[in-house]
Amino acid sequence: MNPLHLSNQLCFPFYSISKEIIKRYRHILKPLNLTYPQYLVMLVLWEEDHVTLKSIGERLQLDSGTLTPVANKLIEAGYVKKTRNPEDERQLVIQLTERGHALQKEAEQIPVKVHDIYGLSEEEYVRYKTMLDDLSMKLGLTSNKEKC
Amino acid sequence: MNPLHLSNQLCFPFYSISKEIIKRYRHILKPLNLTYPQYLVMLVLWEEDHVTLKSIGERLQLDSGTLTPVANKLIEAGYVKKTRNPEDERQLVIQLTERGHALQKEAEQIPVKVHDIYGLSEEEYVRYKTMLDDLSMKLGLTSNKEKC
DNA sequence: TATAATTAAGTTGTGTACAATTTAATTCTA
DNA sequence: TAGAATTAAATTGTACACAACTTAATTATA
Repeated sequence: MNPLHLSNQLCFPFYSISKEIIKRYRHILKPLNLTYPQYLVMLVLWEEDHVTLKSIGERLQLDSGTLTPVANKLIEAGYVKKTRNPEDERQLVIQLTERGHALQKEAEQIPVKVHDIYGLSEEEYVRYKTMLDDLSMKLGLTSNKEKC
Repeated sequence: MNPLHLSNQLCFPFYSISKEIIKRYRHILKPLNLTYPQYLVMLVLWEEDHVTLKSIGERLQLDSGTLTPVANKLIEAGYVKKTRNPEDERQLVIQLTERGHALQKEAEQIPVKVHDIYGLSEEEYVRYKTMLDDLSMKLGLTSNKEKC
């Protein structure tokens, strides 16, 4: 077993599977005029509207250097708007527009289409989900407010 | 179960775990003056030297738009050089330089350090590896020449 | 065998990622 | 309470990632 062989790396399947999943999402998300990171921000907002950019970043593990342009794209697209928190002018508060709310209806089709992406049975899907959530926890990626 | 909740997506842990792993590799690879994609190319070359850019791309699931600049960085760093295949001038042949070969010795430390990254037991590590290789196969990401 | 089709790299443009730094607002503390 | 420390966004610079396109070489075929 050569530890420097590509096929013996655990990092590589994570890297290539992640890219492949996002690539497949691209086609599904294109009609909604969303990229994958933009979609993640919308998921957060559909769960809880009117949140700070900072808290979105904590949820998605993205810093301002990534999130600022993503948020601006969503504003351009007309899905969200930003205001400052009057009680703390440093904080940017992101909230859905009418169009942003309306988009949720269309997005409800996505998880259905996505299921085909993996080619997994319900049982396998859950098994992957459980193992990955475990590892997320081990890597310190899971905030406390998860699970619904 | 709300299918649009972030915590119910299988894509998201793949995305965030993959980014986190690469982030941790960054620190390990920095002393070798390699980024993660550059390291992957080196892994391929240490397995089999003197291969075309195309075949590296197939192995790593990367197209020329990504690989061309990565290869150029490795040339700048002095780890590889490129020549054209005289029998087919379209093909770029990549091969290790002396420094590129020498780097392999240093890189042998990496998988040892990397193991700490995951916080997994040997058994868990193997279980993750097996499941991910399975999914890679399902997604059509695995070429035929794998396993060593 | 000339031309069409295919192929391998390279190029261009858009959109992340993220480290490092800057700016402005808020909080801490001597 | 004035200056120091901290914090949230934004900015800058580097490096992918990939779709779409271009260029040049090779192969297929009418």
